[in-house]
Amino acid sequence: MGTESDLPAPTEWSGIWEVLGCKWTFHILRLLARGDAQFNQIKQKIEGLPASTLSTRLKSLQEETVVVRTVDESATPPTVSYSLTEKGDELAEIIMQIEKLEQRYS
Amino acid sequence: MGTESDLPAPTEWSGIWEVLGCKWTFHILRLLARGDAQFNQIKQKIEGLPASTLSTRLKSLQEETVVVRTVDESATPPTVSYSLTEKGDELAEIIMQIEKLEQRYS
DNA sequence: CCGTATCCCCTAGGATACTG
DNA sequence: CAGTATCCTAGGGGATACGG
Repeated sequence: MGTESDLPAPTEWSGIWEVLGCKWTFHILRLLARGDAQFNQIKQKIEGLPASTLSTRLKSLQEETVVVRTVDESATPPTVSYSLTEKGDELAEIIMQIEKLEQRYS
Repeated sequence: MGTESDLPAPTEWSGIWEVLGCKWTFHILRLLARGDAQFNQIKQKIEGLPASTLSTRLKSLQEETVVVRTVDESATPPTVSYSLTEKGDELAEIIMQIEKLEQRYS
C-alpha cells in the first residue's frame, strides 16, 4: 500500500511521553493550568501525591520545558513558584481534549 | 482566587491515561491510525515490541473502546484484524498534536 | 516552608517457550 | 498465523526521615 515504509521515525518513546505516562503528571498539569503554584500548594491540593514524587515530576517537566520554576527574591522570605511555559500551556490544552473525549464517550 | 475549590474531580488516574502512559501504546496507536492491521503486522512493524506486551496492550485498548478486534470469518483461514474506533481515531489525532507540539519546540 | 535522600516493595514489561 | 503462560528483574513510586 505504499504507506508502509514511511512510518516517520516513531519519535521514539520520546521525552514528553515518558513524563506524561508517569503517575500524577496529568494532575499536576491540570493544576498548573489554573495558574502558578508553590510546591506545598500542589502537594496539598493533590491528595495522595508524595513530596518525593512531586519533586522528581517537577524536575522532569522542567527538563521538557513544560514547567518553569521561578524564585521571587524580592519577597521575604523569597518564594518559589511553578508555572507552565507556553509549551506547557499548549500541552495542557491538548490534554484537556483527551479528558473531554472520555467524557463524551462515557 | 475562587477557582480553588472547583478543581473538577480529577477524573482520577483514569482509564485512558493508564493505557496511554504504558510503553508502546503510543506507537501502536500511530500504526493503527494508518489503517487496520493484524497482530503480527503490528508486532513486526514495531521493533522491540514483545508479543506478550502487544497482547495485553491491545486488550486494554479494547477495554477503553479505542480499538476493535474484528474477525473476518469469510476468509480462509479467518483473519483477525485490529482497527481504531471512532473514539480511537479522535484520540490518535489528539496524540499527533502532542507530537507536533514537540517538534515545534525542539 | 521547600524540598531531597533513602529504603523497600510491587508491578510493568522483556525473554522465552508454548498452544490452537 | 494469533496469541497466551511463565518467569525474572529493573525501576517507579510510596513512606519516612532528614537538610537548607
